Amino acid sequence: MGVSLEYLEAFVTAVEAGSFSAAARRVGKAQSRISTAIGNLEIDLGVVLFDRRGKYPILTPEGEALIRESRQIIDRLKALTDHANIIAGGVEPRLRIACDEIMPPILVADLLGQFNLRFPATELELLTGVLGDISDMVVNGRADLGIEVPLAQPDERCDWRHLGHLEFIIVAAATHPLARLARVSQDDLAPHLQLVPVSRGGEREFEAFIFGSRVWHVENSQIVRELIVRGDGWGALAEFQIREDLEAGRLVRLPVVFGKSMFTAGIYLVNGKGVGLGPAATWFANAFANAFA
Amino acid sequence: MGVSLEYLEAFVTAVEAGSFSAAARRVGKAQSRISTAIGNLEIDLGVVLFDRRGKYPILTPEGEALIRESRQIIDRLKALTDHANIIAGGVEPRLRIACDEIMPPILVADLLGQFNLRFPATELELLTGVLGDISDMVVNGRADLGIEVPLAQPDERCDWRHLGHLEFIIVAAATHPLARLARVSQDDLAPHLQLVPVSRGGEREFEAFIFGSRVWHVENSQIVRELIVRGDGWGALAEFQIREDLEAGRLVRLPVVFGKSMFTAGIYLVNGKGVGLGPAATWFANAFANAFA
DNA sequence: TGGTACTATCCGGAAAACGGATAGGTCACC
DNA sequence: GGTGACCTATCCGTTTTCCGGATAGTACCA
Repeated sequence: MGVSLEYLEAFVTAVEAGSFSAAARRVGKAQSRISTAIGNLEIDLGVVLFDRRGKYPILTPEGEALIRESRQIIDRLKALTDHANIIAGGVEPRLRIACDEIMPPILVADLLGQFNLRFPATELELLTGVLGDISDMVVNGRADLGIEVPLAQPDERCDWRHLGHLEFIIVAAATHPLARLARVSQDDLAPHLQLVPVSRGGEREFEAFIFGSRVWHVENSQIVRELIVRGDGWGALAEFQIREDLEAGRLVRLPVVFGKSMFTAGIYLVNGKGVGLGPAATWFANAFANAFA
Repeated sequence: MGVSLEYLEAFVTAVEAGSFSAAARRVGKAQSRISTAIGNLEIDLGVVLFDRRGKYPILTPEGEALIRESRQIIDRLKALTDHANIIAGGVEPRLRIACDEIMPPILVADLLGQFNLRFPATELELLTGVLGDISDMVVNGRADLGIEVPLAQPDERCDWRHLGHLEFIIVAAATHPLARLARVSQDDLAPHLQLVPVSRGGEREFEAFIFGSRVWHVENSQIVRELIVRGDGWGALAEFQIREDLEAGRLVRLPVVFGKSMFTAGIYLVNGKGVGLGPAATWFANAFANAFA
């Protein structure tokens, strides 16, 4: 392993500066160092890199073929040290975010794109789930950060912070019998199939929301929506998720006559109890909150 | 610039070998060197890479985030030295091939793909032209190698080698008046527009082939084909180029009654006079010849 | 509680890195 | 054709780093 970074740096700098002397001045070293460095590199590679017959050295075709790879190695090293400095400055080297599936994918992707530019040294892992899955992953240590949309309060095993809220609407297909009623009571809902999302960990926190005599628990909220659109039952879905269905008349909002409070759900940031958030996690949480402000 | 390739290699090898001692054995160095190398790397990067509390060191999350970039730098260096060795062994660092546009693009792309695998250290430049353009580029020094399809003999200013031959067919559109004749003489062809390809350098070598009273010179052979398909005139086109047109009945072969020899054209490798061909150029020439064998 | 394998550190000799000086060459300009 | 500016290669003495070996301390297994 004769080839060293000093040699490669001398090579690249000499090409950019136009002469060995200029390269030496640029990096603040003696000219003899550049000359010997390039000479040694030529010996190690077994290739003559410069034509030195003239006043200024010019790359041989062989040197031309190797300069790009050399430059890339130098650039990569620069990136490595940059990332190391960022990490040394306290930015998380890895951030695992568990995000509720209910969150709009476009929003999440947009935030992640900004994150990528803002934190180039951080590896990101995005996990998804619904309801209690999020806080479960945080508690289990599989995620550092959770974006949770619980139906009541966020998980008490975690620290949490309110980020915003989502509107849930009780809907059925336009062809569903419930769609013909002018006012819908709990008794009206009861005889019909209710579709509710369920977390992988079980549906424990859903009891208060179940009015139907028959209930299907479905883990994937996209399939819940699909079933409701088909007219198989009714359910509560996030407003953004069914905006197009409402506009197209496929789904209709049911005019329920009981309390409204249950139709909004808070969005919470959850993280391990007593575990501080690093710069990347804090940025992500703030960006998420801003997106809902 | 504290970070050196020795350090990075020690880092990568230690991760792969599972311990500093195993890494030292693998690279044939003293264990103390790996230990100090990684210690120095940690100082230079400002990041603790390994958790050394146990018997075997394990990567910290910070180390995990940096190992991939480190490995890539080592791999790039390996590639650089490999390429340098290949070039030092006499393989051309750059090969500029001028290829006649008449050659089937699929064949050329296939050969270039094989070339890429076979000569990873060689930069390739592919130039195209027709007729005399090819040997012009070789003579001017803009190309090292030419694949030429001259109508008579290859350019006398170059060394050349026969590689194969192409069939040219005299055709017209099925709707063209000539398509109705049972036998076509030179006098039959004369009154109709003849379409011939022309080189950028001028059409000097085409006189013997011009039978038409009206001639269009078109530099792009695809456009020549298009004009003939549209029924604007007749011309000689390479068999592979119009195979589909013949099968579909868009074009018909004219039953000409004069000599056949003029319907085949030789494919020649041309290179600078007295300039030897390197391994990559030789391989390419042979591969080209095999494709036509 | 030994045995084995590991890491960190110290040590002395070898090797290199380093800046400066110098000889010799190229090129533009007069 | 001479001159001066600028370039490269090489030598030199000093300083720094590299390098393998030895040693002490630690973790894991039987």
